[in-house]
Amino acid sequence: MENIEIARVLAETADLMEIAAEDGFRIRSYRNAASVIEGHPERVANILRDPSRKVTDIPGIGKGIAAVLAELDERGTFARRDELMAKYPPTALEMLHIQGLGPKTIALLIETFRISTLDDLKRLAEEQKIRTLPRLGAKLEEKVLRGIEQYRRSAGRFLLNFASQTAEELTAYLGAVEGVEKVTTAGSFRRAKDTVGDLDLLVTGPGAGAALDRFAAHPKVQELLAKGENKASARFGIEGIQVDVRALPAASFGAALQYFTGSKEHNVALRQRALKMGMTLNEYGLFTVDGKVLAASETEEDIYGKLGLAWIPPEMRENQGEIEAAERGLLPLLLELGDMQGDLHMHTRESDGRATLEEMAETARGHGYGYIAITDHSKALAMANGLNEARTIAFAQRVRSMDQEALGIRVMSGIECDILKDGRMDLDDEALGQLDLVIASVHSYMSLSNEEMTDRYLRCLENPFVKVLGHPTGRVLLHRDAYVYNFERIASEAAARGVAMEINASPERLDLHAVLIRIAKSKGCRFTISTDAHHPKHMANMQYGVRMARRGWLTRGDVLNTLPYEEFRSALRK
DNA sequence: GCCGTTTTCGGCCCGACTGTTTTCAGTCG
Repeated sequence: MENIEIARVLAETADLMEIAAEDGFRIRSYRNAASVIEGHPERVANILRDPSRKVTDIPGIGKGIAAVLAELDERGTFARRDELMAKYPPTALEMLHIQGLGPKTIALLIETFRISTLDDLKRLAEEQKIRTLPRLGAKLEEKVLRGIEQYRRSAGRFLLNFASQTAEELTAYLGAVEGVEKVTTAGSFRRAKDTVGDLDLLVTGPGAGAALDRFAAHPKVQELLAKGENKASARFGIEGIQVDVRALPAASFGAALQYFTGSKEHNVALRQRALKMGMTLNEYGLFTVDGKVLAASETEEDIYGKLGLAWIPPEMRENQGEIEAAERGLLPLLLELGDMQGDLHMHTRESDGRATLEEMAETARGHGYGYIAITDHSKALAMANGLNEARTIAFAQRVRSMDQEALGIRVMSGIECDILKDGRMDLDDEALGQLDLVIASVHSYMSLSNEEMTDRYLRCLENPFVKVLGHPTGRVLLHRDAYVYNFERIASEAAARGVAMEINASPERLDLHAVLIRIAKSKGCRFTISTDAHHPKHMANMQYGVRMARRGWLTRGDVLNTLPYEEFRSALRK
C-alpha cells in the first residue's frame, strides 16, 4: 500500500469513529497519523517490512497505530475498521461531506430511520421527517437538500494535484511498455483546469496497442468501462477517477493531441476557422475539404501554423480571445514556473504549520528561491494558534535574526492577518508596522451579504500596512463556494492602492481562478503567487499557481515574486 | 491513541455561530 492509501484508510476510519462517538482524542490520533503518513517522505510499507526499523520512530505513530499499520500492510484493512464498516452504511462517510451534517446527526438519522443512501437522506428531508427528531428543524432540512445538491455537483471531479499524481503514475507505467515511444497527457488536465473530471492519456509507438492491454490489466483498475483497438477507459484507483487511454499512430499525434486537449469551445472555433480557409480539421489531421492531407499533423505547431496561427499554450485554449491574439501575433509570453523567485505565503509551527522556520527556509532554498516570507496566522484564528501582537513582534525578531545569518536565502517576516467582520485588521498597526509583508485574508463570517463583504474588503484596503489580499475569494474546491462580493470594485481599489492580489497555489484553493485573474489584470492589479504551505512539501504546489496564472494570461511582469529580492521589496506597496 | 515523563497517567484546541430551544448541542474552521 502506498502512503496516500494508508492515510486515506486511517482518515476514513477516524470519520467512522466519530460517527460511532468514540473518544475524540483517539480520533485525533488517527487523523494525525493519517496526515503524518501522507507527508512522510519514505514508503511506510518499506519500513514495516524492514526488521531493523520501527514505524514508531515516526512521530505520531505509537504502538496502537503501528499494530494497525502492520495489519493494513498484511491484508489491506484492519479489525476496528471492519467492525465500523459493518455497523454503518458506506454512505455514512459521504454524508459527512454534506455541509451542516456532522457525526452526531448522521448517527441519529441512521439509527432512527435506517437510511443507507443519499437518496434516502434526501427523501427524509423532502418528507419533512428530519424535523420530527429533537433539536432538528426545517432549516436543517433545507440545508441538507442544498448540501446534497452541492455534494453531487462536485462528485466525480478531482483536484489537479490528485490528477497529477495519477498521471505521473500511469505515464511511468505505460511508458515502460515495450514499443511505447511517448505517453502524453491531454484534456482538461493539460489545460490545467482547476478540477478535472477525467484524465486523458495519449500513447504512441508500435507498442501503443500493448499499452492498452497493460492499462486494462493494471491492479488499480476498478472497473473497465470500454476497451477496443484504439482506446481503453476505466475507473482507476479507490477514488475512481475515469482514465481514458488512446493509442495513436505517430503521424497523427499532433492532431490528436490538439483535438483531445480541447477545450471543446476552442476546437469548435478552430474547426470553423479551418472551414473558412477551405480546410477541415479533425483528430487525424488537417485536410482539404475533399480529403487531401494538408498538414502531416505530427505536431500541434504544424496545425496551428497551417491555420495561420501561432501555437497557443494549452492553458489559454478556452475560446476567450486566444485565437484572435494568435492570429495577430499578440499572444502574451506566459509566465513560467522557472520565473518564480520566491514564495510569500507559508505557515510554520508558530501557528498551524507542521515544520519549523528553518525547515521551510531550507526547502525553499532547494526550490532555488532567493527569498520567502513567513506568514503565520493572526490571533482571530484561535484554532490555528494564531499570533497576537506580542507574539507577532517576537517572532518577527526571530525571523529577522535568522535572515541575517546569510543562509543563501532572504527570509521576510510576515503575517497572514485576519480581516475581521467589519474590515478592521486582527492586529494593531504597531505590530503590523514591524513586518515586511502583511497578507490580509478572510477566514470568518464568510456568508455576509454582497454589500457587507464588499465594504469589509474596502475597509481592509484602507489599512496602509496591507500589501497582499490572500486567497481573495475564499473558495475551497469541491467544497465551498467563493465569498459573494463586488470583485471588480475591490480589484480596482486594490490596483489603485498598490495592493497585490494573491494567486493561492494550494490545489484546494487555486484562488484566484482564470476569469478573475483576467478581470483583476484589466483593472491594473499586480499579483503574487504563493503556496500557503503548511508543510515543506506543499512548496512544490507553486506549479499549480503558475498554471492558473497562465490560464489568466499573466506574464512575468504581472507577478511581483518573479522579481529579484531588492526589486521585489521596492515594488511592494509603500 | 500519542506523548512525555517529576515513568505510567494526565493532557491533548477552542471560540463562535446556528438552530433550536429557553440554556445548549452540534457544527465549523
